[in-house]
Amino acid sequence: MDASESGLRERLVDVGVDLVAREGAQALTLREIARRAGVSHGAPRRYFPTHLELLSAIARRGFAELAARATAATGDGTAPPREQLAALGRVYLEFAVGSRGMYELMFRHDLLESGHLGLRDTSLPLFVRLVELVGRARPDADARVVAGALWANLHGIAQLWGWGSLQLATGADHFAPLLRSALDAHLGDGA
Amino acid sequence: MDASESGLRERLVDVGVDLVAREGAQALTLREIARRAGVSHGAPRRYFPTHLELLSAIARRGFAELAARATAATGDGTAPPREQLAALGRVYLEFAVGSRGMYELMFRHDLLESGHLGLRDTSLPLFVRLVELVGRARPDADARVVAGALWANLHGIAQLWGWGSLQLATGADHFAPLLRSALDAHLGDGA
DNA sequence: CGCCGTGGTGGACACTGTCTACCCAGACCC
DNA sequence: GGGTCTGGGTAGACAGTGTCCACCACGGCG
Repeated sequence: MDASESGLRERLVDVGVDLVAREGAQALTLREIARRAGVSHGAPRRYFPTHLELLSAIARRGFAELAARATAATGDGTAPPREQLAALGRVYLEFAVGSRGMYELMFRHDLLESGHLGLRDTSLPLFVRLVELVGRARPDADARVVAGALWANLHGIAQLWGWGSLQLATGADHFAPLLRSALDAHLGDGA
Repeated sequence: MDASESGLRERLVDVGVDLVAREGAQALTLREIARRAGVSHGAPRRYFPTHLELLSAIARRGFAELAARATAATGDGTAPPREQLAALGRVYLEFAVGSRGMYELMFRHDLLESGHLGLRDTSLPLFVRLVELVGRARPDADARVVAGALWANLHGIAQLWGWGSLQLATGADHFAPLLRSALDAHLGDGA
């Protein structure tokens, strides 16, 4: 393994990313991560003074991955804004559904040190791009408010879909109709 | 106290409701609830075999309260659907903001026994009413999908607003513009 | 009187996060 | 080279958690 040669700090985060994908957020025990990294339970403390900081480092990987997929999905940025927004929404929901554990961790603010750790640095730029696209798609409206409402809509769909409430309530078996409905609603249907 | 005369079961739920309102969801320790109810830490087990079931009973109080406020807000049901929906949205968000701890508990599915405990019995009827109102407000669309998207939007706003993300992202200091934007989006603006 | 079941006690157990005393290899300096 | 110092990891303690279980007090009944 190449990763085993690198520092323990990275290895702990690697283990955490793997563990959260495999068994969910509640499996991210400090001691379990240390165990799987092959060190004693006190070792992580040297790099992460508290459990929250380790979890935050793991979550940041998730934000980075999501941001990467988002930039990949919007291509060179020349597509019509409505298409880029649809791609963004799809990416967001697919991430939430596909990486359920990581997504849960990323938005479990009681598990994260939301303060100085730069989660904001990763998610705010994403929102800024959202505002910019919304502004081009709906020049009439307050882009920040519409973008905020749209983001909240995506987040809500992701969350409620994640634990099956929307399937149960609407009888749907895929989130695509909901996504389309939300996009149509906030951006105007059609073009 | 009148409640101290009733059974322990009710008293535990009372204490839990009080505690979650006062100190948030992470304070709902089984042992702490027992302590504040004046019984030993093993006592709750007679009525709630597991911690999750006690938390679920507490959360059900929240769902009941929310449902009560919702029916109160829609009045006799003769107002135009758009107004009733606006009232519902306001009630939902005010509940989420005003009873932050309870709201968090209600949607922390890892803390709840989402199965056979009838949370669905309290929240599904609410969704049914939502579908009915949306169907009258937008006869053209698939009411269940639109209602699902709208619910997700409310939920998302509540969640993101709850931990300050939307204030930070949009610069708003009240959720009313976001709510209006969401309602306009899903129901069509104007009437 | 004796029995028994309902409802609560309190002590284990395994596990958690945090804190702290220790320790050991390697660098560095005189 | 010998001594010292330090970064990085060990391991044991501590308080707190949820769960399980052995016990028991007490009221109603035969």
